[in-house]
Amino acid sequence: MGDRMRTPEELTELFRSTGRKVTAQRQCIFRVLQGDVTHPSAESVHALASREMETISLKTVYQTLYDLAELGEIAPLDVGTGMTRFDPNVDDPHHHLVCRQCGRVRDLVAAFPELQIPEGADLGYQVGSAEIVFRGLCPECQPAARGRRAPLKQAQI
Amino acid sequence: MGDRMRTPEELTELFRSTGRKVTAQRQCIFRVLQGDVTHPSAESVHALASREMETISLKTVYQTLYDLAELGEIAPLDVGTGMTRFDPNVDDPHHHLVCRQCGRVRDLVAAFPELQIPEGADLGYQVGSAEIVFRGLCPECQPAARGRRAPLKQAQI
DNA sequence: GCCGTTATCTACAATGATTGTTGAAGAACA
DNA sequence: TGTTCTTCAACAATCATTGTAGATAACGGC
Repeated sequence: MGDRMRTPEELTELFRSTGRKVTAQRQCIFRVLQGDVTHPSAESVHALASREMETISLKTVYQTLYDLAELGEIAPLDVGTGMTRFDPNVDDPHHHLVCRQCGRVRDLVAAFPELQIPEGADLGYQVGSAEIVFRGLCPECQPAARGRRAPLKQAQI
Repeated sequence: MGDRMRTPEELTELFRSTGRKVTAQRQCIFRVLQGDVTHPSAESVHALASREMETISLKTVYQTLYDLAELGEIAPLDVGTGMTRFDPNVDDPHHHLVCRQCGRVRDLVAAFPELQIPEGADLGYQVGSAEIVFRGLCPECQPAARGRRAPLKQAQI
């Protein structure tokens, strides 16, 4: 299903119908986000948007990203890379793969219903959700050994 | 086992044996960390240390925390609360419980060996580890209803 | 105990990501 | 087209964190 974001046209409609104004800057940002699967930071959205609109300000990008987040179209995400990433996939329940080397973030679309907290280990917390960050090396950052598919040692999780 | 940190005496010994000097500031920080299970930030370690040593600087706290991290005595941790937390438990494999409301962080000591990534979902990443952040309400932040133990709806993970 | 070497200290300035402010410019709608 | 209300760009400000520098203190040898 919601593999990718809504189209710029749908977002335009959504913005208007929620009393937000649709500007050239915003449409440019919609276009940039469209089809992006890299979980970009505000900074990198700004870099891409700047290629089309020289003068677009970083503040505008932040503003629009948080508008989209408010509307539930993207989700801010902190995976410990020093800046907030924005995840355009809000429909599928999923977790994240983060490259230790280059910081690349990808979705890992899978549910883990078997993830039960052992009796008494929850310390009284009323747990509502869990986010799993899998860390490793993305295909681009892996050493030359091409044949290998599995890690040398089973990860201890 | 390693439920809590080494004692200030042990850390003093460790610092000396690795060529680091042991100052009153550092011993003060060792004492503050001792027995702390709240995963404090540098800021809060500094606040506590300041009660004993008026003039201790935040820089010194950061410095010492990262020295301890280098020695493997504590682990820096980013759970999305805006600042780095420090986890004194580096021996038990464990994950984290984070309170949505107050940000309190506690250890959830459990391994999840059954957490297998479905075939093909890893997008070619060579996964080495996984960190799970369970989010919910800590006992102090839970609404009055005392009897209730489980969330109303099973969390979708 | 005293000295010299060398690490560490505090104070302060700088960074990087993000947010606040303000007057000017633009979108929506009559 | 004019009016109104939002959003814009260009700042300045914030927050956590890191860099710099000269003063100070710890440690090992005398």
